[in-house]
Amino acid sequence: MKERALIVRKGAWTKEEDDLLQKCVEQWGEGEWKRVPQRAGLNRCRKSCRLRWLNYVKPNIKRGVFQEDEVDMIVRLHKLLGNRWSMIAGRLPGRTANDVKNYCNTRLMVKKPKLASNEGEEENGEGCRGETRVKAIRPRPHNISKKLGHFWRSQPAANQAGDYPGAVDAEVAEETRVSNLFMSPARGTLRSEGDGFGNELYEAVMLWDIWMADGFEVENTFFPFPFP
DNA sequence: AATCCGTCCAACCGCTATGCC
DNA sequence: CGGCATAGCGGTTGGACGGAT
Repeated sequence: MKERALIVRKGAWTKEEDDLLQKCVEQWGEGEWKRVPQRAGLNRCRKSCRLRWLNYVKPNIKRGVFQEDEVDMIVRLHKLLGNRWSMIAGRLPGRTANDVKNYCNTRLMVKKPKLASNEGEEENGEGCRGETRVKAIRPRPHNISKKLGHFWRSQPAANQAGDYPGAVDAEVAEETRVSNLFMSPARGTLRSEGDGFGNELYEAVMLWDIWMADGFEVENTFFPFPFP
C-alpha cells in the first residue's frame, strides 16, 4: 500500500516514538525503511522515520556547537564540494548532513542569490561572509564501487578509530583509511574504468587537495600516481 | 507585559539515482 | 530496455525561542 493512502502523523516526534524507532532499528538493523513504520508500530512515513533516525535517534550523534576545527573543515570542504552536505558531514564524525546544512545556511556563507536582479551571479556569487561560492563537481555513486567491499565499508560510519586497530585516534584512522584506498589492488581497476571516480576515491583526491593546500608533505609511497 | 523580529533547527517536500522485475 | 518502487539527497518551511523595542 502506498504511503499517501494512509493518514500518517507529522510534526515533532515524541519520546515514545523515538523509543519505538530505536528499538526497531536495534532489532531489525538499519535499512528497509519502508518496513520500519510497521515494525516499529509508528504512524509515520518511511522518510520521516529514516530522517529521524539519521538526525536524532542514531547513537553517537554529536550535538551542540561546532568546534573551530569543524567549522574550518566545513568551509574548506564546501569550497571543494559545494552543497554536498552528506559528503561534508561524512568527514565530521558525529555530525549529520542536516546539522551541517543548517549551520552553513544560517551561520556561514550559503545564501541564495536574489532572483531577477542577480541573474547570472549564481555560479560565482559571494556569500554573506565574502566566501566565494564555487560550482562544485558533483560526483555520484559509482557502480564499480559496489564490487569493492572495503570501499563501502569506509563510508562515514566506518570513520572511527576502531575500524583500524592500532590507530590511536580518528585522525590517524582517517589517514590509514585513505592510504589504504591507494594501496588497494583495485586502484588500477578504478583508473581504467574510465568515466569517473567512485565517491571514496573522489574523497581521497579531495583530501589530497586539502593536505597540499595545508603544506603537508605526503610521500609518493602513499600516493603512488600523479593526481589530476 | 506585549509584540515584533531575527535566529536556529527539526522536519517535510520534491527530485534524482538506483535496483529490481 | 522500460517501468515501478524505494532510498537518499538537497532545498525549503514552519515553529520555538530569545532578545530588542
